[in-house]
Amino acid sequence: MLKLSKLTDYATVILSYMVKDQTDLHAAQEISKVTGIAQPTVSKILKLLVKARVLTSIRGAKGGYLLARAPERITVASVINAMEGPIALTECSASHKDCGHTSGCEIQGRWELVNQKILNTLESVTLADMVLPVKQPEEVLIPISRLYK
Amino acid sequence: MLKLSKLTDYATVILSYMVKDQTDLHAAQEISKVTGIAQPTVSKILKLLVKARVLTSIRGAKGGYLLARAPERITVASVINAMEGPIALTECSASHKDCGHTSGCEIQGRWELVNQKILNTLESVTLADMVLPVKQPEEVLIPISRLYK
DNA sequence: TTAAATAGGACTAAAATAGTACTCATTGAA
DNA sequence: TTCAATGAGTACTATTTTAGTCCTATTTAA
Repeated sequence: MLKLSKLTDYATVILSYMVKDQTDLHAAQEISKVTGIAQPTVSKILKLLVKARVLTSIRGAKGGYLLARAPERITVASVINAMEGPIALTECSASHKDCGHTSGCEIQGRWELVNQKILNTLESVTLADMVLPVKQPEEVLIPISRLYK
Repeated sequence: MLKLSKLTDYATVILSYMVKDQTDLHAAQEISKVTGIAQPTVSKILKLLVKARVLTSIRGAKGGYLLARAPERITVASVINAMEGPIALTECSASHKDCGHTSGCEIQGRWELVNQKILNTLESVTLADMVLPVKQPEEVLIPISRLYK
């Protein structure tokens, strides 16, 4: 199904909430209450996002989390990367170590092509795009020729 | 990691072999020998591909499998779809039933946008592209601006 | 010093995936 | 007409991945 993990989905929910008041510091507990995601899970996600420098954290009492930069500069790719590791469709794309497909691996280079295209797509969409309230019509148009493929 | 399942990867290995002699009928056992993938697994994959009309099967002695159409007309999207079901990044994209993110679901519509873009990408690449022996240089170029995002 | 936070890691449970096995249906050829 | 080769369909088991929780340490404001 080529799907994102639940945690990545949660991450966007959390981030979109944080976009709304970017200047405020948000504690994990507060975010948990607002989003309805269990607090330990929220913490786990926030920690991963800090590690990937999508968020900045402030420790100690009255501490919390902040966006590390403007929403326009946080790509969907970086969020997915933070939660799930490198974006790679196949094992071979991620690393060539212990690649056992002796006879099949000729084709593997080709996944790189698809992988790169998807990566470009994910890097072209930012958090700011994700929270826009209205869809831009042109974005969802599909070339009619696709329907006959 | 946004990855494809192993079976999908195997499927492309199998299909790329079949592209090489498209007119020949290939038995599951033969394919297993050539690719090194265990025979029951090969059968499982072939059955799924037939069900999705990517392959055509001929039953009985001297039976086997054939590509259902020219490699140019078999998209990567259709292969992924055959192996993993509908391409949808989030549960919500796949179906809106039992969507529990009451407060978070405003953002969910936005995944549709990303999802559609990825779908377009996967539909623009065919099996024929996957087996091309040489990389087209322009395909792997990245706009330099990406590096500073 | 204490309370409220984050950091980091370990652990458990649940879900998805991979892989196997078994039985039935079809077909070509002896 | 029977047998052997082959695909169809389904159910099951094992493995791996993911989700979710918990515990302990560290930091900092009051």
